Order: sequence, then C-alpha cells, then structure tokens
Amino acid sequence: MQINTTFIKKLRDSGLRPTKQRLKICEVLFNTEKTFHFTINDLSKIISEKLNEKISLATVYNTVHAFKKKGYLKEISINSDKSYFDTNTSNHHHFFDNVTKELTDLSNEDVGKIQINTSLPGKKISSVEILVKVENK
Amino acid sequence: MQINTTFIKKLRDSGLRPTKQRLKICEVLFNTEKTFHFTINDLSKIISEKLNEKISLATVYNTVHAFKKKGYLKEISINSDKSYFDTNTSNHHHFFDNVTKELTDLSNEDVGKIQINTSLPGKKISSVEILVKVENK
DNA sequence: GTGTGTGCAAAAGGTTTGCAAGAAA
DNA sequence: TTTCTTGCAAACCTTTTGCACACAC
Repeated sequence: MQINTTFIKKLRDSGLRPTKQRLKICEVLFNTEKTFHFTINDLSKIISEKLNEKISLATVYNTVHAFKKKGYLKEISINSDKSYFDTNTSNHHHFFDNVTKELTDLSNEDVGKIQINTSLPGKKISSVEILVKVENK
Repeated sequence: MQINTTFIKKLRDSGLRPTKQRLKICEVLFNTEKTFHFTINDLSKIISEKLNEKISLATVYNTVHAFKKKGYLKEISINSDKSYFDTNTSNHHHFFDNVTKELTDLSNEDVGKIQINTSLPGKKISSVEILVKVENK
C-alpha cells in the first residue's frame, strides 16, 4: 500500500479527504508512468469494467473537477460534444485526428517558440494552447 | 434588394436552395463588415429578438452546419458546453477570456511563424489553431 | 411533380444539481 | 458531532432525429 499512502498524502495536502472513491480514481489516473487522455465516460468505464468497482457518475464528475482545480488534471480545448482531460499537466500541445477523434501529445519542444505580438488591455496570458488537426494523407 | 441577390447567388453557387430562412441567416451573419463569433443560441436570439422573425432551431442548426461545410463559417475549438462559430473564415487564432468567456480574434500576423517539428505517420496537418487563454492582470 | 428544406416535438447525450444517507475528521 | 462526500434520480442544456407539410425548381 505504498502507492495509496502517496495518494492519501496528495489528497490531504490539497484539502481533499482521501475517500475510497477518490483513491480508486487516483489509482486509475496516476498509477502509471504514461500519461493519457480520457473523457469522463472513459474513466467511468475503466472503473467499472477493469476494476469492477462502482462509483457514481456524479462522484466521478466531482472528483475529476476537483482534480482539475487542484492542477492534477488538465482539460483540453477541443470543440467536441464531450470534455477531454489529460493526466499530463505539463506545458504541451495536441494533435487531433478529425476522423478518429484521437488525441496525441505534441511536446513543447516540437513546436518552435510562439510569439504573441499583441495583447488585450488589462489582461495577461495564462496559457497558449496549440491544436494541430490532422487528416489522412 | 441588392444584398439578397448576392446571397442568392452565393447559396445557389454552393448548391443550397435560397430559402427565406437561409437568406435571413445570411443577412445576420454576412451583411456586416465586421466578422463576429456566435453560438447557435446567440444566432437564434438575434433572429427572434432583433429581426422579430421566427426560424425553427432545427433549421438554424441545419443552416449553420451547411454553411460551415461550405466554408462560410468556421467552428472554433474551445472546450465549452456549447459550440462557437466564427464568420471570419480566414486563417487566424483566438484569445479566450476564461472569466467572461469572451472570444477575440488574434490575427495570423500577430503570431510568429509556427513550426511543428514532428508528425504523425500517415497523417497530414489540416490546420494549426492557437488558443491564447487570458485572465485579469 | 420531384426532391429539398422547414418546423415541431421528441429523443439523445453529456453534465449538473438537490438532497438524504454515509464516511471522515 | 460537525463537515465533507457520495449516490441516486431528476433536471438541464445543447444538439440531433423523425416525420409530415411546405417550398423551390
């Protein structure tokens, strides 16, 4: 249970009570070297099918939003009927396949420096996100 | 009715029958020098409140999607509960105010050249969209 | 007339909410 | 015991669909 103590600490440190449900969701999301993209529906399916656990949809929504607010997840800006989240919270961008709806990371280093030569009065930039849409050759 | 003949031609040329409803929508969307951003709900409101006309929601959806397919409108990639459209179909980007949810154009010239130094096998880039999120200073 | 387009209401799909019961502090 | 969290169902909102009627050609 080495893993769980890590997650318990993580949750406690951010003012979230380490409940059974949140720990399960942590396991799914963060107990892997690889980061990944998911929708709430994906996550819900993983929990019920692979883990054979049952967590209410409302709780999954709650938790994902709480994690996003704490910076443990990022929401990806795509116009889609559903929301996509990313366990990779580092500064990076995405490819989006219009046909398969598949998302692929595009690392910051693979994009030349982005210069924004204008600004909005009274506002400051909080993020610059690039979405590269692709199609079959 | 100089304007309408233009729109009638535009519709005919793209294989769309110039119906009363489509012409109204053309007027709202394209009869202005300035381009703008809107949601279906915005557009529907303009039609019913400002023009005092009634066009069924289904028809508005149909028409907007038809116009998008013909390249007269662009859909903007933002993660939001609703879809945003842009009457500016030229190659450009956007600022998005997280608080007010307001969209502002960011012209291509105000962004340095973007270099994507990697690619996905079998795929080619169809578009590169930049979303600059801003917040109050 | 034939084929499209429109409008309505119903349905669908994702997300949020209210509230009572349960768990953590 | 106080506060936060969960779960369920209902509500909500945007978007889509089916189908009869109307319109464009």
